[in-house]
Amino acid sequence: MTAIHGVTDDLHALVEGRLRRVEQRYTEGRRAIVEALASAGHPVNISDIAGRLPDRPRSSAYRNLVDLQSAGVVRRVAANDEFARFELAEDLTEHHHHLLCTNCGKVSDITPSTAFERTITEQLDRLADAQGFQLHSHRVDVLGLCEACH
Amino acid sequence: MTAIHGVTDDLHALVEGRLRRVEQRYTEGRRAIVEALASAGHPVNISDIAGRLPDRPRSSAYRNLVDLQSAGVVRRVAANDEFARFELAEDLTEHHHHLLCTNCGKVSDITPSTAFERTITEQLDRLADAQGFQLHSHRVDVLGLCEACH
DNA sequence: GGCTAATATAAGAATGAGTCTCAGTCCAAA
DNA sequence: TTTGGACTGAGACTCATTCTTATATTAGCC
Repeated sequence: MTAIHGVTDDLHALVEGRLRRVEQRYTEGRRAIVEALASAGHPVNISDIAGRLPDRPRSSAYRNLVDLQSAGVVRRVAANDEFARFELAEDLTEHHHHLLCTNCGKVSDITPSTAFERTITEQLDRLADAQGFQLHSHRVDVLGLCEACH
Repeated sequence: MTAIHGVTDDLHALVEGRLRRVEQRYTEGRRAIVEALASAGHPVNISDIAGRLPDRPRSSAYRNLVDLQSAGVVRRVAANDEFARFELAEDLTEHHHHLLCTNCGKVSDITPSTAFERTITEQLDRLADAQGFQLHSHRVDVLGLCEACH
């Protein structure tokens, strides 16, 4: 995996493949959104995206985001406010969790150690099992104040 | 703490005290919402609340929820969909996390062991610190399918 | 009891994020 | 070069949530 943050040809090739798998094209608009998400390096809301792509209508951005989600390229992130955020799918970047600033709403990434992940996964497996819940994934959010807000 | 799930006089007394602290009254409408949240036993969205309180307008429910939040009685929970959920504040119930069904949207509670919480807190403290982030709290969500959906 | 000021309410209008529609454009394959 | 499906911009639309306003309730005081 060479594409972590920043836009590489590898990333675009991967995205194109995933879109093709569901018979979708990798158009300019979709490419622009993938680049916006990759260069942001953290989950962004629709205003951020619109700001980065001022010449593209929001309705197209929303539509593209939905398409990219169905293709497994983009993930919708629920923050602590009412606004949806979007980021590249974890298997295009890496497994991570989020810091949510309760003051300005900023969302940034944290990457936990594998030991931490192992502990968490085992424990959650057990808890979910006890309630007949079929676990697919988990998310961990840290709430507090980002560097700029304290 | 005697009020875990289910509506007790203790709970109402606590809520009344918190409202009084911010110069708000514990009216019938607010009491009805507290009872709805307590008897649900898991985070509910506004439709659930409206269903449980069919004679009260939604605008009042929303207003009451805001007031109860400022009084520290209610917490807003972000699920994985677009709809806000509400539950009683953790210090009126107990520290817990959530199972989110990605099919029907149902949110239920899980209570982790104290050992699990200690591990998580330590690890997150370290990660947040490394980014100059001031940690206040954390949340852990398990995504998957609830018993009814698989 | 009745008075008053502050607080709360119902009803519905307004707001705004997100979705849908539609008419037209682009693209790939034959 | 035609045809069908995918895609787009523009704007109307939906619906959760918030705001407004006029009325009702309450606590405290006489």
